[in-house]
Amino acid sequence: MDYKNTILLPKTDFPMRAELPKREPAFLEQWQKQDLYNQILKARANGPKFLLHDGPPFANGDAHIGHVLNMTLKDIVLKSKNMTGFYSPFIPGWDCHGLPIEHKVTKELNEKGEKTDDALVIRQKSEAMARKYIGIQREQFQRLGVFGEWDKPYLTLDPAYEAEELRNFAKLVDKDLVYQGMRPVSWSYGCQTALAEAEVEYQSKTDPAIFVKFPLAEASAAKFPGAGKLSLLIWTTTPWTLPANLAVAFSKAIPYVIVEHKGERLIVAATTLESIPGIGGAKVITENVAIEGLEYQHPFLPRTGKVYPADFVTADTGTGMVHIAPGHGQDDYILGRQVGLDVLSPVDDYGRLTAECGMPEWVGLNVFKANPLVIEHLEKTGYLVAKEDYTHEYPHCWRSKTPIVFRSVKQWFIKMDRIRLDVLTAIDRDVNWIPDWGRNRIHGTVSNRPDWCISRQRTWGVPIPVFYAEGEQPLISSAVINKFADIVEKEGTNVWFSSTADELAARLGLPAGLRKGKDTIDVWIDSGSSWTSVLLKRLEYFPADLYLEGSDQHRGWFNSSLCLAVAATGKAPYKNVLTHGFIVDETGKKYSKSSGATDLITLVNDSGADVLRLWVAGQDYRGDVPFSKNIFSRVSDVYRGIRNTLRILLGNLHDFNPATDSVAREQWTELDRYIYARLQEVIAEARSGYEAYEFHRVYHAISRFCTVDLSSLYVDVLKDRMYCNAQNDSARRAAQTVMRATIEALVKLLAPLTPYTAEETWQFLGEKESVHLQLFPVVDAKAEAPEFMARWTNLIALRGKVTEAIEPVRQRKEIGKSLEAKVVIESNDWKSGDEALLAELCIVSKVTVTAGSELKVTVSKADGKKCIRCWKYDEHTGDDANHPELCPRCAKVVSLIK
RNA sequence: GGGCCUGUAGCUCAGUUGGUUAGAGCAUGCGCUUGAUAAGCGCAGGGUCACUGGUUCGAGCCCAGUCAGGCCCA
Repeated sequence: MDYKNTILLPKTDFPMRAELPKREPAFLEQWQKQDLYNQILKARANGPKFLLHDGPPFANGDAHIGHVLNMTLKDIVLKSKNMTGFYSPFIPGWDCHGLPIEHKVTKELNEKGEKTDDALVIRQKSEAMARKYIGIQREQFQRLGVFGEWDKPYLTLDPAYEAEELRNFAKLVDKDLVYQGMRPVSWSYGCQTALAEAEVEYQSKTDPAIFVKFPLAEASAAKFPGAGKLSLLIWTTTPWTLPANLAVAFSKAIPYVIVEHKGERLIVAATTLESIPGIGGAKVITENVAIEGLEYQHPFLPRTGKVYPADFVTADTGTGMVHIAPGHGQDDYILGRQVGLDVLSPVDDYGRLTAECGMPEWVGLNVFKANPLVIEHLEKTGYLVAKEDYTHEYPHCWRSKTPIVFRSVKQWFIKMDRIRLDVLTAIDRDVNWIPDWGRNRIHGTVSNRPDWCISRQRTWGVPIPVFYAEGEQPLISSAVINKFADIVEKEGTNVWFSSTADELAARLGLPAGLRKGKDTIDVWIDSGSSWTSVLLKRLEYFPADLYLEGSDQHRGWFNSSLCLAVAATGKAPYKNVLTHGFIVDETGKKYSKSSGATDLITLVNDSGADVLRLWVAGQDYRGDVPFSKNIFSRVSDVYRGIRNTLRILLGNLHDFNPATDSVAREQWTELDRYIYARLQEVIAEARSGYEAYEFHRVYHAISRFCTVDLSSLYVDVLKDRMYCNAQNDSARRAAQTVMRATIEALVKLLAPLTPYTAEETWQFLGEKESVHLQLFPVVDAKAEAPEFMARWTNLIALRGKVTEAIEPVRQRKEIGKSLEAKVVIESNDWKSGDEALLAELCIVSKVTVTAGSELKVTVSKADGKKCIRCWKYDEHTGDDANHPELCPRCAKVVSLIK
């Protein structure tokens, strides 16, 4: 007789192979069709609000692995908040203005040989390019499974956005926080613009380091009687700044000496003497020379300068004396201002020396081309003492890749000193930093931040609405800016470029004959103003509950948003700031293309969004986030494990109708109760992990539960009950009751991590409504008592002892599967009443407990005959004459079927 | 060079106020199963907790330094 058909094997169409890249797009389409995002908002309309404000990515390329990390984290936050009952709208945004796009556009125009001096053309093409990449990135982010108002994102190029930004700027002007000043800035001569700190990147560069004599003026030299001309020896790696030299700085912490050199005398730092080429062994004539206030003659220009003390001079490089050009360096500028020096900056927009440099033969030369000529001149005139190559990390323009020159130009600034205290106060008072060291970090950057240079000599941006009267006298007022903002709201900022100065002036109530400014606003003000139009105006919710970006944004968006909001409103724009680290390779090195991954869409097409998201979820993102093929492959394994567990649960539930087949808890077996209790622990851990934004805790709790508790314990042990018991047997129905509760909870808890797979599983459970409309499961307070859980901890440990003891018997080929074994447990901790449970748990045919002070487990071949239906060994197999090959249980079940 | 941070098995993570032979999952190896089968189960191996020194009866946990790495800055 064939009993195979009497066995209730798992049955499901839920595919074992995920084929996510193929399957996910269908769910995406379904979600979009049913407008799931808005359905969710409607369902949560009465819930408490939780607002995550999106930091706008730059719209200039494909989304990459870094975006995957950031966007997935944001979406996990949003989805988990939603499922906790919060009303959490998400308005994605894009940063649209700025150099990278403009640079690309001008390059393209140049390559086509078209004109590049027409501001309107550049702006039109820049907007087109920004919109193109917004379209691309939007599709990619959506494909990741991120829910949000993708059809109405905020764009920094929207007229309404620009208008709000300008209105906020007007507030700063009104508070007298904005001024025009001449200061050294990082200047890109490749792009002819000042650069923000964030637009500067460091590359290795070799410069000539030269040691130059600055002869002391007569009166000063007279203080040190002796034979031979007396000079200060300075060191610089930027010879081209020597024409702008106005002073020399030294350190009070360093001893200076006079040494003899080729019949002359030089003043140098005692500490660096040895490292100066050709001077190292020079004879020291005088120790501890006081040099403050000495006067020297410029080596090739008809002027003198003085020696001043300064903190920034160090004892470990150069000569302990720094040549000071206030127009060409931050430290130099500050010192110059302290002691009343001019700002001399004889370099033009293209990085060429101007007539002001005082050396006619160098005028018009790029400063780096001028370097050798300066050196040659010094050599010829005998002022050059030594020269060597010096390789250092030097700032470069991130777009044109040309080295930065520090150059003084007229720029617009925000007075940081006026708002610094308020900002620092807000950091502590208004914001919770996660991790908490974020506070230290932003505190440091705000404390050290010099006045914020906000003007850019570019066309793709929001214009600074300022006019200049005769003599370049600037006219700036909040009233004019606000009027202009009203115009911008309707016409966009193009109006600034398409109108003549007189036309604009007339509309703004200003007299004719003015020059309109050509500068645009630093893009950090664009994005840093997002709270105005997005939070205040559109959502009417301020401050945001959360900003979530990479840790570099402590100096970027967190910083600019904070400063602008505090300056205008006195408050921080966010209550919580969560930061994540950066993608690195498996060895912890900076991530690069060669590390294995490419762009977002390639990754999604290869593995599916859910595996990518699961990878993100598994990482403790507070530090660096490693990515490699190996790591990714481990995540795929975990995904498979979870998926297969969901699948077997579905398979075991094929004949279960929760409404009619559920069994009350009183009728559950101990094992069912244990698994249900474990499920409560997992729910608690997952919810707490979501709450704390520690998603890797959720990931580990779920994956561990799936493999350890469900797959290898519950489902495995339950096979006999599920397959061989009668269909309506109450123990079987009890197991299904718990399985159903388990899979429902699991799918909900997984939904924020793997939204596609969760939805797929949810539909297989016969649910009509999306899983993303559900709430997280709540921990069942009627959990098992601690004594019960302790008993089960021991039971599972004992199970381990048994499986361990089975192994050698199996190795000896005495048995194959565990059902062929019988086990004798010698222990005083267990009773004969536990025997049936232990046999079931260990999946063996029989367990006998005998007394014994020390635990001993003996395994041997089971007695009796194998039941061909359930494969268990039983001495009563064949007792039923109608079913000679069946054990009593199976005989009974089978006879019921007939 | 400075600021902030990170460093526990091949990988991802746990390691409670410092306290017995440092845990888990995945991966690996070896078996079992063939009624979750491009699956499932079992067992096993694998860590001088980056390094050095210190405090302590006792340190993965505390302190100092070194090294490696990341972000930001000079």
